[in-house]
Amino acid sequence: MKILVLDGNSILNRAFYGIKLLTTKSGQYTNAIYGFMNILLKLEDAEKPDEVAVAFDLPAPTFRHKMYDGYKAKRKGMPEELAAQMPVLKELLALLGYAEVSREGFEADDILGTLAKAAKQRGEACLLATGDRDTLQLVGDGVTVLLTTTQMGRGETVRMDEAAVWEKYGVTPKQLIDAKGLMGDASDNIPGVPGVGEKTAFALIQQFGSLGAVYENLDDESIKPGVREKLKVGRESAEMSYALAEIDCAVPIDTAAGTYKKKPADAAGAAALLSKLEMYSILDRLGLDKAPAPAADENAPALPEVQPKPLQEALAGMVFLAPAEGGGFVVVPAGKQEVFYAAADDAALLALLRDEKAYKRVFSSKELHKLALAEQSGSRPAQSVVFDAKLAAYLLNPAAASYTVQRLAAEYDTRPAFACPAQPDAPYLEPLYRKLSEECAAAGMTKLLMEIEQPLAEVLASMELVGMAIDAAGLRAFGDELQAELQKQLASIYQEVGYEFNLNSPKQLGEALFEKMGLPARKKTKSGFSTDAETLESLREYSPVIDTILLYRTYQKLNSTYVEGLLKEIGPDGRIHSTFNQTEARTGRISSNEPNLQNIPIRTELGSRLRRFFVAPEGTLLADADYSQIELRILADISGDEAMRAAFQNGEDIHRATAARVHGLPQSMVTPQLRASAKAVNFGIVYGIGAFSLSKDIGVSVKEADEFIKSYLDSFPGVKAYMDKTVEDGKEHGYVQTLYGRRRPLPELASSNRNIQAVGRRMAMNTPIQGTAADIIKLAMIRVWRRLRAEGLSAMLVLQVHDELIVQAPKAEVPRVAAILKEEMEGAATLAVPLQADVHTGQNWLDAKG
DNA sequence: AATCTCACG
DNA sequence: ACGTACGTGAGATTA
Repeated sequence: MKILVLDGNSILNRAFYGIKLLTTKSGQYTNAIYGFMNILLKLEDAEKPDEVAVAFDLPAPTFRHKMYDGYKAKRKGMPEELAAQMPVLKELLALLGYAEVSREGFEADDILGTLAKAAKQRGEACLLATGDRDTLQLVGDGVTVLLTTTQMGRGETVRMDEAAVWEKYGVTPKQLIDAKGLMGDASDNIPGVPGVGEKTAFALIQQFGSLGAVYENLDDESIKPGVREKLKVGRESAEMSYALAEIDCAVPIDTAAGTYKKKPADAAGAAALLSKLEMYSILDRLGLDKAPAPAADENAPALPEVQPKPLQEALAGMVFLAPAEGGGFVVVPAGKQEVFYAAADDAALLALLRDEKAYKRVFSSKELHKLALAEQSGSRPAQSVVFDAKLAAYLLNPAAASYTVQRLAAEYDTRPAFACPAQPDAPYLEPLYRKLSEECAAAGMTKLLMEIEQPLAEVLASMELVGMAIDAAGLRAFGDELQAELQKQLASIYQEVGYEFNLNSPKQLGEALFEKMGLPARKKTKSGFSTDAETLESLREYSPVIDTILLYRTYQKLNSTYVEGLLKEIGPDGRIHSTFNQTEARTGRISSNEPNLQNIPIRTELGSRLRRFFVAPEGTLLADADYSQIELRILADISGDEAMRAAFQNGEDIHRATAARVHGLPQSMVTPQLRASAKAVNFGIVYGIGAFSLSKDIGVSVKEADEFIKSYLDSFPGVKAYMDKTVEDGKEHGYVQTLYGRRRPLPELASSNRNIQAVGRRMAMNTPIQGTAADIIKLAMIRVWRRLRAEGLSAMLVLQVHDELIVQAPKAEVPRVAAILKEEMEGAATLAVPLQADVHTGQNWLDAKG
């Protein structure tokens, strides 16, 4: 038999401080609960105990604090964000069948001591999990302490048995109490002997064996006179401290064998609570993920069970669709207790998609658009997709890690009218979609959904299908060049360093540079020396090898990520078909993956050569259009800053105009350096600026950077007012929004942690700008895509890179396509300042950048 | 699975 | 006293 006892308070505390603050949509803090559960599950998994008890402090009631909750909230050092998680954790533990143990007037570690003693007496093993080193005194005779630490969300457990304590402290576990009697413990208000610290205390206990023995041998000549005097004076305090430090192992609790066996969990209740807490990974681990949302009351009649049928006949009217279990799709007619199933290549499904009399509410329309568009039928099935629940869920909470019918059904407390064991999502579709639709309307985001996100899904589907043509042979040759160069660099680096190692390992590189070569280490990471480019730059003066290493890094990145990575993704049609994610970025941007085509190098000459291999096939050209300064133009609009507006309205160079205004110079007097730092400040402003980072960016002191920011904000008072207002709004509503009503919740603004709050403020300043830019380019994509179709052109939109659109067009269409791009992008929104898009064309992506 | 590094807007 | 700009995705190493 083996019992595991957790110090609930200690572990919850560690988890709270070790993991960044997390909240659910509704504002419930969850980081400590999350960390606690991770530790608990990990321990159970690793140790397989027969019994588990979770101990909590329970202070004796006093007249002053009649209610425990009142006391708890005020308890020193326990912030509100943590206190609020305690009762929820206890509820969760109870639902999962864990025994909670507490006793008025005793702390959790006393309970640990009591249960450890009982286990010892029975000759059974006992594991004590805590973050508190005081508990180490209990170690021995089958009692092991598992010290938990949570750093950066990552839990580690150190196993402390008698040998480990001996190795670490040089004393036995019991002697830790004696040592503490001497040295005290500030955090526990244990005084100890004034003037005796850790070093002296351990030395004395090691020499004499116990506190009593130290006092019996006070006259021993090995004790220095100064110490002897302090010991004499502090004798009473030492004895009292010993008593305080000793854990009480006689708490009146049930210690009989088998008392803390796990009870059966209330699976439905636990699943519901975990869903509410949005802890899907825990749900997963406990295997509760698939549990259907519970039928709320037991006495409700059992739901009728429905079997899925193959989709055959046409289904006019309102239908609900979603991806099916095991591929394909399920189709549920509105208001009916019927479920149909269709494989993705099923003709009946395509007929349904094409049928404009069937109004489709779907979950993730992009996949359906791809099916329909791939058919080349020329019809526009998209027009009858009236609602996409996944996109709605994303708009309502863009921070979710993923969107599935099951999770959303639990989160939005959806009640099905029937059950369908073979297709468990099916019964939830109709009620869930209705609920999401209502929530969207309530949040004022229906128009955003209907007029931007949903139409965009079809555009993205089309872009994924079309893909981008690649010159595979050219790319391969480029890779060969890189590899040859890499070989040379590697040889030269090994030569210089004096031995061979894995240069791709930051750890081994750090050892080589900072230990073997003895270069000064500047920055550290969690696990060792930092070797990032910035650090290496600063070391260039010490050795020529640094430059070679920097070059090696550049080449290695180009070769592995881009040459090899892209070659792997070329399809049989010679094109790369990236996936565009519409529900990933919290600001409303789209992202691209497998491969990511939104981060192809451009900033260096060598890197930009990669873009030459993104080509237009024979007879076609690429037209590349990018917005000029769209984020600053949006800032000029939403801040209403007169000076910034005027600069754009007059078609001025915004960075030059900024420098002139901030320094009180005519624009003709602005030097390239002044313009460059103004540009950096403009970027910083968009991101929510800090003096430290700006100073690094433009190479001035923090003080100068700070002054620069101040004079910037003086020069553009409208911008200053906007920054203040958006943060205020964010605090008041709990979210910020874009020009088109897209929302981003910002729980960070309510944090009691200054750093987290500062991050929240920057997000509040940046998100409306970045998000509005995302809205506008999405609109532009829809307009361009529709115009190309409407005008019967065969030109195809192939890529979006945040402020840039790329179209592949037959040569004959190029002039018209260029005009359409410019017109539709500039006309996508009407702001207080004009939008400007510049179009270039070329045989490949690099040339088309102009 | 987490960490480090680095590519883009 | 401390940490340090917003938003992404991917490859290699290490635990």
